[in-house]
Parts: sequence; C-alpha cells; structure tokens
Amino acid sequence: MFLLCAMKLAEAKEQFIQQWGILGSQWGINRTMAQVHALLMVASQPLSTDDIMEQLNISRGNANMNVRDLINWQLVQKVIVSGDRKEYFTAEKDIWKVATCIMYQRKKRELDPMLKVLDKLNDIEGDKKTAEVKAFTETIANIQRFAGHAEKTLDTVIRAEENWFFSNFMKMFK
Amino acid sequence: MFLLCAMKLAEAKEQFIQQWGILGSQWGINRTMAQVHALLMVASQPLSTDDIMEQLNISRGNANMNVRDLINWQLVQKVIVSGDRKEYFTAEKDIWKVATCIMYQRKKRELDPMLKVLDKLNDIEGDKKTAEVKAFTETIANIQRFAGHAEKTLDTVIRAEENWFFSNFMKMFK
DNA sequence: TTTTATTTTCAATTTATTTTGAAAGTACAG
DNA sequence: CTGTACTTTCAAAATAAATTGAAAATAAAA
Repeated sequence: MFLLCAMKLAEAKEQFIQQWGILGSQWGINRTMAQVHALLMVASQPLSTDDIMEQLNISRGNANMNVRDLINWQLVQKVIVSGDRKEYFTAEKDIWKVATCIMYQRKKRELDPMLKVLDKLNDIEGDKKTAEVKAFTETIANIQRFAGHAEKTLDTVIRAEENWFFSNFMKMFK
Repeated sequence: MFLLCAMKLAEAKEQFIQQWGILGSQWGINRTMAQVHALLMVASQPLSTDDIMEQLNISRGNANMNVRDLINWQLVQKVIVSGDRKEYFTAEKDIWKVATCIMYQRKKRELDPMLKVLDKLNDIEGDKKTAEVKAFTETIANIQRFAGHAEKTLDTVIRAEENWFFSNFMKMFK
C-alpha cells in the first residue's frame, strides 16, 4: 500500500517537473533550470547536488550551474545541514512569492534595457514634422507610455495582492 | 538635409528592431519573428516579403514562415494592394492591443496546457494524509488557485485599461 | 491553356544552446 | 600540513533551433 502510494506520488512529481520544464522553455528559460526548480518546489526536504543529478539524470556540471542560476534568480536557497559537508538546496514554495520574484527579475534584466534603448530613440535629426518621423516617434512614445503604465499597474496589483497568501490560507478551513 | 534626417530615422528603426529582437528571444520568441514584427510596427506603409527580406537580410523562406507565424498570432495582417500581385503586410501599431493579444495567445497556448496537467495531478493513490503527499497536493492546489486568481486579475486589468488608448490620445493635446 | 509572378514547403546546412565530464579549485577534518 | 569530500569551471561534444535555397505548388494574366 505504501509502495503504491509512493509510486503514484513519484509519477505525479515527474509529470509536474516535465510540464514545468516545457513551460519554462517556452518562456525563454533553460528547460533543465526549470526542471531543477520544479524538483525543488515539490521536494519534501532540501536536496543535494547528487540528489538532483540522480532524479533528473543530468551531469554534475549541469546540476551545479543551474542551481547557481536559480540562486541568482533568488528562487532557490542554500541550506546548511550541520554535520554534513554537502550543500543542500530548497526552493521557495509559495507560488505568489515565486511569481513576484520572477516578474521583478525579468523586468530588471530584460524589460529595463529595452526601455533604456527606447529613451535614446526619441531624438531624431531633422524635420520632426515629416510624416515618417512623426509616425515613428509616436510609436516609440506609445510604447514608453505603455511601459510606464504597466509598471505602475504591476506595483499596484502586487501590493493589492500581498494578502493573497493569507486569504489563501483561510480557504484551507472552509 | 533630407538625407541626414532619413539616415537618422533608419538608424533609429534599426536599433529598435534589434532590441525588439533581443527582447523577444529572451521571452522564447524567435528573434527573427520579433524583428519582422518590429519592422512592420515602425514601417510607415505595408511591406512585401521582398521588402522584409531586404531590410532584415533574411531568406525568402525565413521571411515567409515568420510572417505566417505573426499572422497566426494575430499581430500581423495581410494587405491587398489593387493592381499588385504581391502580398503586403502591416502590424498592429497600438501597443496596448499588441500586449493584450500576446497575453491572450500565450495564456491559451502555454499556460492552459500546464493547468490541464495540474488538474490531473490532484488525485494521487493511497493515503492522502502522508506528509509527503499532503505537501505535494498542497503545492499543486496552490499553483492552481494562483492561476485562477491571476486569470481573473488579468481580465480585470484588461477591462479596466480598455480606455488606455483614449486617455493616451488625450495626452497628445496637453 | 500556357506563361509568368508569387508563395509555400522542407531537406540540408548552419548557427546557437545546452550538456558533459574530467581537471582544477576550495575548504574542511584529522 | 595532507588527504579527502565536495564544488566549480570550461573546452569539447551533443543536441536543438533557425535558416537557406531551390523545387513544388498556387494563382493571376495573357
């Protein structure tokens, strides 16, 4: 009975890991990095590099690099187990915190550089009234205004939703 | 004077196209597809496949495939010019519509399949009170609740922002 | 119908990304 | 210090993704 249950759980974890990997790769995140993240999210305890290697069938170098990247993304943390020389790792399990973290990180890393470029594109030499120039600067200005607006909205939503975990916690008693 | 101006505009367009390509590729979109999209967004008139090939230095097959993909994404439309056998293409220029379109498409194509898998992972054989099983199902349920919540929020934001274009239009007169 | 302009397809190639694994680096224990 | 356990690095290899270009398909014109 215990084995049956364990089997099924392992299977479910496996499917979750695979799907999270697919989702990640569709959004420009290394599939293996997403899988490591998924593995740690559903792990009931911190895992070592060897655990990760074994469970995902990947090499030591690969496991190490992806764990480092996840730590950089602040999605994974090192765990020190006293009396053990190995390093262990855990992932943030509250999906709201995960989402917030990813949104902020990607904004900083990928959206901000775009906005910096857009800023530069505002002054174009010559006649600002040429139809072509006007159309271009208007499109750029439009994107900038949208970005500013989106940023504010994001902050608002994040702040408004900070009680999400709590309200969620309440539902467990319904 | 005209040439100087044209030069600068071309340069600015070029930079925008490059940056949009980088941004796209970071978010899992083919760099060239993003570049074609950018090119059409800042084009003052519809472009043919040959125009796209020339401006981005890409092959006919590549240009054709990426334009088709963009049409599938509903970000680009075919334009018929009477008396011309060639097909021309334009992109939606209102960035709000572009963003809304992309959000809906990616949700449908990439997020929904994930949610479908999560649904299946809810019934695990055996004792639901095992700490491990409980932790796993709770994590999954958490993601599902988050997704449902995010979906509602997205709809709300989109509806609340539908006047964005109008309020934006007003700013032009300030 | 036949010719001609244009679009589409896809196998082969090129380019980019990911992964490996073994050597080098670190740091703790004795 | 020396040996041992573990982590990090990175050039080479493997894999995945994008691109080409020419042939096949399509459709308008003559």
